Amino acid sequence: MKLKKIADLKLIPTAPFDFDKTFHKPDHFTSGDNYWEPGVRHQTFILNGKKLGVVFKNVGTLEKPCINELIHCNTKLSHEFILSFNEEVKYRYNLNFDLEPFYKKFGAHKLLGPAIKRMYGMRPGQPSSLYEYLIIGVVLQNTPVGRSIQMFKVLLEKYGTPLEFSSKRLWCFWEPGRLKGVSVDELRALKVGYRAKFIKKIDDYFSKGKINEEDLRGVNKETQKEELLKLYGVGPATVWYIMFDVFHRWDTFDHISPWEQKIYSKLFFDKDPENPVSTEKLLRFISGFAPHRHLAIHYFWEDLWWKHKNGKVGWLQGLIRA
DNA sequence: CATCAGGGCCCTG
DNA sequence: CAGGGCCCTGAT
Repeated sequence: MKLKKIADLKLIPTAPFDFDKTFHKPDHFTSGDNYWEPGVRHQTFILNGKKLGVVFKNVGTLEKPCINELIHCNTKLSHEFILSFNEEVKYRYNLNFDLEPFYKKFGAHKLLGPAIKRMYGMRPGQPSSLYEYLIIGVVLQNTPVGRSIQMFKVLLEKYGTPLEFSSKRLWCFWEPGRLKGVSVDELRALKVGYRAKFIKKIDDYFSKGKINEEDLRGVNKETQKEELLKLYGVGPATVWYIMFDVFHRWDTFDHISPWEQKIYSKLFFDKDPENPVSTEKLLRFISGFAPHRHLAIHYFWEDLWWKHKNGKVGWLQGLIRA
């Protein structure tokens, strides 16, 4: 599907703002739906049935941030639609985030301070809706990353739509309900294994209106967790990702998965990943970052992955199994 | 060749 | 609450 440029806009994030560290997270595995190079992010979106190809360009500085946003579509878009899309972009990438209280409290912290310095101006951010994130969460489960990438790619290319815009060809996610006529066996044939049932049920749950992202954003964190755990195939690890990335619970941190346990052990206690510190002890340590627990971990984590991307973290390689 | 664990979760006892 | 089973793959 070929798209044409519909809108050329400016977005002004709060300062300080680091474009690349916000729009590119080296540990996020999704591919095929986005393209990043320094200063530019291409990203597909689907919102209210409109398939969009969006280019974000950095045209500002750390202290005077400005983003040029080019929206491409194959139909006209109303003014109201563009406004609501922009609200969604601001939400998903936290463009109005106030980093000041966090920096003030932890800028001089022995371990976190240096990470904050290196990642100065980064905020949490990711492009997916709750439905999309759940599908991503499911393909992440119990498998090496390489296979997650493979499963995601196959799903996207089977049920998504390729969009051509700004001389790129990127896949756009499908909408909830798309899998209504698709059988579990058909999904299994895509080699997603036992996750086929999870994916099918999640799609079904959404298309029946049993869960609504907008409503869930407005309720307390206990209810959010409860509602997520009702979904077949969603457990504590998947909920942990979603509470932060989708519901922006910056302080919620009550679960550590085994592979993360190894990494935190090395990072915080310089312990051999094969002989890791107990999760209880790690959680106690992390609670020292209240009221910004997960945000603090995000800073450590992304700092580590950016270093790794630049080839400076040997011990991490063995733990990733890409 | 066989075996095993990997960025979990469900179900059973 | 502990532990087995689950899809598939690549490493050993």
